[in-house]
Amino acid sequence: MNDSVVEIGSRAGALPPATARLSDVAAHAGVSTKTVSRVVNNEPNVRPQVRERVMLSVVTLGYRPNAAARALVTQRTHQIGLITTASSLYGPTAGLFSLEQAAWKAGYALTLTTVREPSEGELAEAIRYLLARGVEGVIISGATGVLHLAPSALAGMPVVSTSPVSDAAPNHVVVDTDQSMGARAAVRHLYDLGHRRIAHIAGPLSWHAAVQRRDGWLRGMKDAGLEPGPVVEGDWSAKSGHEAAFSLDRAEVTAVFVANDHMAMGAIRAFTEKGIQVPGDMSVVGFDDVPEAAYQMVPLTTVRQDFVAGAERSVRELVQLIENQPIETTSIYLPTELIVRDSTASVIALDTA
Amino acid sequence: MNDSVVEIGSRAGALPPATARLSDVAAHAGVSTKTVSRVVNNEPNVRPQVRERVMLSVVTLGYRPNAAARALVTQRTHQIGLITTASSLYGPTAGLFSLEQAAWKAGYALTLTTVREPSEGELAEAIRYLLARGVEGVIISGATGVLHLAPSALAGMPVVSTSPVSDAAPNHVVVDTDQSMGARAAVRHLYDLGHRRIAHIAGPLSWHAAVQRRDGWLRGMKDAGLEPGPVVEGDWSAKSGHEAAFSLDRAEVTAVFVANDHMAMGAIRAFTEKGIQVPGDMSVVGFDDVPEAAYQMVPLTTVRQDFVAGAERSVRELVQLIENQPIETTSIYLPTELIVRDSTASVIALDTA
DNA sequence: GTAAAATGCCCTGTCAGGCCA
DNA sequence: ATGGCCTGACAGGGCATTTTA
Repeated sequence: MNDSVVEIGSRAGALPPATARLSDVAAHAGVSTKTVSRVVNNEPNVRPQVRERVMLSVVTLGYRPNAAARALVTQRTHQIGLITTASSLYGPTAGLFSLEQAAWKAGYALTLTTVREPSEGELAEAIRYLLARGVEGVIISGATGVLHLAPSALAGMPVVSTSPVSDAAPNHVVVDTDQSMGARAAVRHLYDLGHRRIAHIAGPLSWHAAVQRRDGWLRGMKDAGLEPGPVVEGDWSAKSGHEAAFSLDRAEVTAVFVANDHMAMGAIRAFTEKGIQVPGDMSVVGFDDVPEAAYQMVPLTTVRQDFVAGAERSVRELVQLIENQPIETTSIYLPTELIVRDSTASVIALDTA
Repeated sequence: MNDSVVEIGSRAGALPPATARLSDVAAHAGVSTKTVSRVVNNEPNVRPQVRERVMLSVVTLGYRPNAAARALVTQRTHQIGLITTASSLYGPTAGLFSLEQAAWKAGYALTLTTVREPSEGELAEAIRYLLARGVEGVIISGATGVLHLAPSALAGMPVVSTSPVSDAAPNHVVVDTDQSMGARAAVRHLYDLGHRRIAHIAGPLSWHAAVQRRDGWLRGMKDAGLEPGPVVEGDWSAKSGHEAAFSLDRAEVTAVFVANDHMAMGAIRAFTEKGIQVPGDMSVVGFDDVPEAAYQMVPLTTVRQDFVAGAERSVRELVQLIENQPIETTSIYLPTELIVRDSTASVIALDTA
């Protein structure tokens, strides 16, 4: 056993990974740590050959800067925190990966936090947790009614959220889908098909998005001069849509605007069970355009929202806030698109049936 | 404009929140920094009154320990990294939030990373990125065929994944659903209904899960003494299930085992378009049991997997690895459950039809 | 007085920036 | 123009010291 013996076996030498430090690289390259630092951080004033030599040492030793040490001295962590509700609903998750990728591109890492309910207490706890982790900004996504955030809890940290906050803080931008626009387009579409009695199956009204969609429906009805039909509240699940649809009477209603696709699926199933054909006897419009919406037994007419765009925009705004760049507006609403498929039909079809 | 002018407007005074440090608390409470440290970390040997006084100062000054400094000195970050494929497939996302909650409970934060494809290169990059962030372990989830991880890239870091790795590292545990068991149960169920010619719509075979399910189906067929029907490969999407089903001939096949629910939905839609009734003319079994599976027009018979349990187990194993506690096994396979609904029926029904 | 508990000093960990050679 | 040295960013560990029983 001497220095030149190569250890055999997978775990041999599995001591602490023995990460190389700046000083190790310096020693290896025969320069000062400062010079290595300059090379690593791409600063000027290093001769090309020296730079080359240092680079080589960096690779050889597998050096990577210690994030903690760097954060300590630069006072920057390049971490952003994401607070979201812990449910595998399509909406909240759809934008998640886009969020991460946008953050990565902008040079930030994403730390995830979940809350069961976006109550003031839970949010405050999540924020404290993220603050302790040193995040430089927070995105609050999915979920959430109007947020109640004690400004003190935020300690001035930038926030981007899909819902507005009660105490408007200066470092806050709202990025959301224009829910109201989507809902109104749905109503308009049904109106154009001749529907006059249009019900609504809402999401849980503790959610800002659910309220927005309901209000958009309400406003669409009013704009069309129609008396709003009944509203039934669900919880976003197919199951709740199924239950909600059972309480809707065919005699009173010819169409339903449903606040998301999964509830719409449940509703269509329920109508079928009751002997009501979709779209022959009843038109249904969903919201989200989940990937499988087009491939249902009755392909779903729905309102598409662009989660990817929303995620990218959120990160962009947050980074601007963090880096103190000027922002244009504090509320951004992204457009929706109505996707017409087979779950809606003209009332004519109904009267003939 | 001089120093004393207070800036007016939304961004005024958005200077660093001026977080209190340990020494500030110490000064405020009239003790040494070490004592404050003890109080903050709940260590013994501090008189109750002193502890109380320090706590008060902590609250008054809004002190929270600087994560970077703490990480630097303790050589612990309490961060774990998650590498997952960037797609909003149900599987990968379903366990995500459970993962975060389990990590939180164990005292770890979760940093998210996505790869487009689980290639060796992309994985290596993701790992370097996480390593640079100081994570203490990695969970590789969703996605992924057999992983090719250069052990050197890992630098001995603990890994838990849903897929096995090619170069088995000692610090590695596989936690996965017992895909094969699920597939065999599906075949068995179809067999018991009298089906003999059973096709398979597979997931993308670059995915380990897809291969496992196909192999399970294959083995189930063999065990039952049946000749395997055709296999068509999809990409997990409803769209691909729809396309795949079109290539299946009713004359050759009376049932299909589909590798996930969304493809199964697309397949059912396709059969319907071709005038093949489900389950009258064709039985379909899915996999996952997505929440809306029960509320399809044809409620889906499917194989349920417990993503929550998988997530919790993954975190548990990883933490054990990180904290150098003994682990029992290096491969853990969680059971599945066959959920029988309406998309499968006896072939008798078919023959009478 | 002694042992034990409580408290504090000093130094370390890693990297970047300022100053100086 | 380059490169070296020293310090600062913050919290925790080891041990020495003071207090208490």
